Amino acid sequence: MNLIKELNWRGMLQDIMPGTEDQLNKEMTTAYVGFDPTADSLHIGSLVPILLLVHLQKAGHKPIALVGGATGMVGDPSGKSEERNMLSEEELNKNIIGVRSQLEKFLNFDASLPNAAELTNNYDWFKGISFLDFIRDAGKHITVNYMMAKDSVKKRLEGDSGMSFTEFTYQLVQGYDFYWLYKNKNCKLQMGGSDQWGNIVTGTELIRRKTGGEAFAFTCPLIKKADGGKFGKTEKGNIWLDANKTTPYQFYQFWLNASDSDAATWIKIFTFLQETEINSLIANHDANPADRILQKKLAEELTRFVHGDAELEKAKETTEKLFSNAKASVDSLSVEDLESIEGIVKTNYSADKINAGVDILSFLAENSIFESKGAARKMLQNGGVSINREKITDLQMMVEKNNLLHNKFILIQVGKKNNFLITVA
RNA sequence: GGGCAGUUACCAGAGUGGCCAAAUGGGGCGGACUGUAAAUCCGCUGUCUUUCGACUUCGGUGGUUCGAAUCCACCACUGCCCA
Repeated sequence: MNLIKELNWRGMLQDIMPGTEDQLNKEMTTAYVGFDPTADSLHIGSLVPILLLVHLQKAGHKPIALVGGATGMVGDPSGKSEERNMLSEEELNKNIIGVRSQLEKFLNFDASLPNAAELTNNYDWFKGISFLDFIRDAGKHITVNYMMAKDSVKKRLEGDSGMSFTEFTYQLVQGYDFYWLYKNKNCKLQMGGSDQWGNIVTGTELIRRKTGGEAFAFTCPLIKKADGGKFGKTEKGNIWLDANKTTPYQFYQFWLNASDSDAATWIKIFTFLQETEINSLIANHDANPADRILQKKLAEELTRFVHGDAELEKAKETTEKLFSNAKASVDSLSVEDLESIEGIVKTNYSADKINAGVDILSFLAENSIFESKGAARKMLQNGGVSINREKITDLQMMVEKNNLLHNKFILIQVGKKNNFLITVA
């Protein structure tokens, strides 16, 4: 199956420029995706563009991952209703390093391959270009009328927050990237999220006008939740690919919590499973949705892809301990079980205080489970806190020695899904 | 440089002298129901606090007043229009 057909059945194609498929069938094609260094780690929103590159490489083409050191300084207005904050240079550099190291895990950079992946940073070429050079070499070829017709620009002009010249220029800067890669690396294809379509087309246009050459593009749909909510956000913020920011257990849980309809869409997009296997998984899932076959498979495949087998196993173990017997008494958890739980928030607490007895509110606040006693009280009153799997409603409760599991642990749940393990020593 | 409009909590957006910690909607969190789902219903959503209460908020600073998100002055920022 060729790349385009593959991406198409997976639901990963949104717009495609005519001739792209022919180009890919004709020869090994170099293609790129740009990543914004807005943080020092990528989050799962970047996973789809990464997967585009992986699929591309699997199909025998050459992927380039571009880290936007220069474009990050400008700020992409696409999808933003307001001017973005600018990042300082140190921040940007730190972020670029973080993002690079993550991309390296997903693509094959083995230089002996004809289609070895490459990493570039557009700051490398932009730093040598003066403003005057740029407006003569790039700006001359694109009319303002053309740039204003772009959706990302139009929306901002119609809105009431305006748009700075800097942001307006963004599409031209990104367009120049494509031109530069086309000229210097024979890169003929750009991919990205569908919000990038306008920027990408500016690039192909610039290439056509400056060189007379032809360049191609396609985009993938932006991932949304079926209920319209933002993808990849939880109460704790983004789901990051960095295990230090989002533990593999939390990562696994995120996918496990997908709704049925999302799971069916996402499993095609985020895993490399074949069509027949996916169809049978969906059929099995529909037969008995409560088993959440799709969610489990999705979570498993992705956690392995991002964090590896060992971390996946630990994430599954922790999930097993915390959820599979959620209604059983805590006694079913052995010392070993508790000691080996990974990925949830753990804190230590002084044994002396427990021996003396602590009131529940202070206890919860002192362990940073809540920011203050007031917050803890509200949650308690709402029935949202369990200690050792027993719902606590008594605000006066004292936490004492007999609350310890195996003489050293206290398991706290806030809501159904937030677990905290406190070790008392 | 000139004219006009605006700046309220996470977002949108009411409030034009006391009953305002500030309507309403969205979002978020928690609960019930479930399948760690969806939909629905209920509660919470400025901070701290032994539910009393205290403190800090309506762009900023100063003023009028017993009392200001609300009135006045100046400043800052944003948008639109004119030059």
